[in-house]
Amino acid sequence: MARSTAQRVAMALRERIEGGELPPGTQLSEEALGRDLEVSRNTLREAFRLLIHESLVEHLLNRGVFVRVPTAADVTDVYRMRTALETAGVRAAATAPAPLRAAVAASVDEGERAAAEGDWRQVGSADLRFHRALAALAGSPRIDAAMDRLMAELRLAFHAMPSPHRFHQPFLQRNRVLAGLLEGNESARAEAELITYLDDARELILDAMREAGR
Amino acid sequence: MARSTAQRVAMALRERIEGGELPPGTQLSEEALGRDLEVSRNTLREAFRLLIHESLVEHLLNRGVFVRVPTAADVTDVYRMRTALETAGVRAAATAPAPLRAAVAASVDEGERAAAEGDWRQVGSADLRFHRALAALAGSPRIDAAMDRLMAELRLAFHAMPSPHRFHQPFLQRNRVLAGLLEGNESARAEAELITYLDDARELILDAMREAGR
DNA sequence: CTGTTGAGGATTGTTGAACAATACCTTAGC
DNA sequence: GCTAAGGTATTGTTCAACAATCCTCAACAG
Repeated sequence: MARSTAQRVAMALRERIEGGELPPGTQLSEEALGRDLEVSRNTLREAFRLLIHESLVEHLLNRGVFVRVPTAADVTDVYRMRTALETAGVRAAATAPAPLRAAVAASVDEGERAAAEGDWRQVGSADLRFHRALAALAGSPRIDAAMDRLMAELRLAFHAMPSPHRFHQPFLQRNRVLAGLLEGNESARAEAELITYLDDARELILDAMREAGR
Repeated sequence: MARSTAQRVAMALRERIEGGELPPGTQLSEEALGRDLEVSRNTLREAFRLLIHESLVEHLLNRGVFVRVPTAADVTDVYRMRTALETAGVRAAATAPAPLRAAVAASVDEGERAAAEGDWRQVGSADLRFHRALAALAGSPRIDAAMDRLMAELRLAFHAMPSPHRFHQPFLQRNRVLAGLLEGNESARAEAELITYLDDARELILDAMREAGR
């Protein structure tokens, strides 16, 4: 038992949330889940704290915890912070260790390979990995952790979209372009491209959310 | 009772930690603190989760929670992330709402006023407020929250310094310069100055930590 | 019909005690 | 001095109970 019970419970809930089994807005009842997962209410509450930290769920006093429902304002703000962290990575690209630079290129390859095979789920996760790799160029554990949380929030927002795969496809090519600029040490151009890239992506998501009636 | 018991307990502990009553490295015993604050162990543990989220304390499995002891690597990393967030604010300065821009100027004034009165504690907190105001120019709640956590961590690091006030003084003037550049909409120069500013500050802290033998 | 008020029931918040699991300290042996 | 075994203190988890709060829904007034 390397992990605590609370951590295992949190992991189980995380899978159910990201798998869509517990869609945004669902209340996580202490009694029902406790019975289901065979843990006490106290332990379950400890697990909730872990998920709150990842902003997968939110806690309303005396009302309980709910799977978060990202609003348009949330998406806008996530992209603001993403832009700050990813540009920080891009700026550090020239002096970043080779393995970190290689990770960027690798995620682009993976995305293209997955697209060729028609595995759109993989395309999406490769895209997230690409952006995480960009921010990771900064070489900062705290930036990495913050990116992880932002990506988790974004995955929640994707639940509100009709076809997430159609969303990722047009960005495959732009990922390739960005990676090329970084390999050529054209940091300034890469940064400018990244900013318009993220602006475009944000608008696409917001459009989709409006269409889905949120 | 607008806040939950756990939140009130967390607040009490936060004060004790930032006030130096519970210095870095101190173990927070569940039994002793529970008796002291007159809450049950379960509630105390919930309070711990809140402080863990603020990275004021850390939790080691089966060993308990301890007031965090920032290492040199922590300080370096905090400054990496600060740089990312504060430069994001500076870049958005030109288009930021007037109240946010006013907050920057106000914090510089406060720092100078406090210095004139010899209130070095106030100088320090005005300095932190200045940097928080810089990041806040980005207009992002998530960036604001992240900055709050970074500043809290930094306050912990200051505990290891002999005289924090001597540290803040030389930066009063540079704050004024930075604020001036922002008011003149010279974002690029402000950004460059901010980066060297943060590099210098980081080195001063690291030097102090080495001297204090950590 | 709209809006307000007030039980009643359900859920969360908190407590205290108990036991299990783990880490730390002490002692015994070599 | 070092390693191994055992005892003790602390944390991890469970359980049952009660208090506090919110939500529902019906009754009622305007």
